[in-house]
Amino acid sequence: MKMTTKGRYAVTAMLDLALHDSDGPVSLAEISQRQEISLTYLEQLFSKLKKHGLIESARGPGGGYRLAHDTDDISIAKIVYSVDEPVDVTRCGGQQNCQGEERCLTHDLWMELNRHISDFLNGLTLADLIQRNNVKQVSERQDIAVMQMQKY
Amino acid sequence: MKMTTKGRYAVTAMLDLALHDSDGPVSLAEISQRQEISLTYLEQLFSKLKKHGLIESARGPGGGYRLAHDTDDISIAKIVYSVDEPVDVTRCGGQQNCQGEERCLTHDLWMELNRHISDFLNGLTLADLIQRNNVKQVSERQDIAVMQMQKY
DNA sequence: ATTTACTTGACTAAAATACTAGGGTATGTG
DNA sequence: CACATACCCTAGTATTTTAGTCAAGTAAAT
Repeated sequence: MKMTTKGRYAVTAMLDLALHDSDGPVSLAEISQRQEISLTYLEQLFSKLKKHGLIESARGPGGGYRLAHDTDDISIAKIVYSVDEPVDVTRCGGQQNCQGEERCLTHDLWMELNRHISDFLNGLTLADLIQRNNVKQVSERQDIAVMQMQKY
Repeated sequence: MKMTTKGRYAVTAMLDLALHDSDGPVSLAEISQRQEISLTYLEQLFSKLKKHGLIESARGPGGGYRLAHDTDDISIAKIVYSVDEPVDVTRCGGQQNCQGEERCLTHDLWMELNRHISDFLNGLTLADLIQRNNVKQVSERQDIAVMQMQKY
């Protein structure tokens, strides 16, 4: 399957957005600072996330991004799919032509693993993550770190 | 995590070995033919599988490989781990230093996914796969195909 | 006007992957 | 013993993917 830093960054950024959504549009510059992800890279990711309808954007000063849906309507799977396209562990992408024109010996095994991972990521939303203690803790640490920086 | 064609090939080859183990040592040439995997690539994979104690080898004419354990003692996880080393979906490899020296926002999420995949692959053995109808079918198809080839 | 911030597309360095090449070495058979 | 079979091992390499940069915009707010 495809579980790259790209997908991980996307989830991290979306979670950051969710955590700060209540204060109005969140700019990529903020997210970049808090999550230590390069601004231009974030632009790439958010372009895809927007194309998939997960977020809305507002231009100009005071602009930024907002979640397009409630946090409990955005699954982690959707986020990963948006930036990494087909999350797939089979060779053929489910085409069943892994050996010549036929299925290979282990075709069904990889399909099953695929489904397993999908189920897990589909069953987990941003709302779920926000509830977690470790997320709250890390988020607070990050907010404080940014405030420290801005003092100087 | 790491779910590459290397790992898939390894599982396929091991399953082939398991299916033909009763006929005495199985040569890589046979497996190469049946599974359409290059011989030299198989050599690489089997070297690692042997190093991890999953198989035994016999040199010389009539030689080949045999399973070192019963099919219900060889999990798919062991096979994948043997050739792909650390199956890991976090950025830091569990080191908790994904952001500076601290955990990143989604550290625990990826750890959890890791564990999920591992549990699935650990709970599945070669013996389980052999029982499956689709595996039996594909295996028969392959055996027939090879016999056809040898006629000419 | 000018600044902020999103938008888009092309481009690239580096790493990982999936192999290939080519030389071994051990072992059974005639 | 010769010799064929089949494992063994180290490099090397082409391709692909990833992660990320650069540059040139456009829209909106003050």
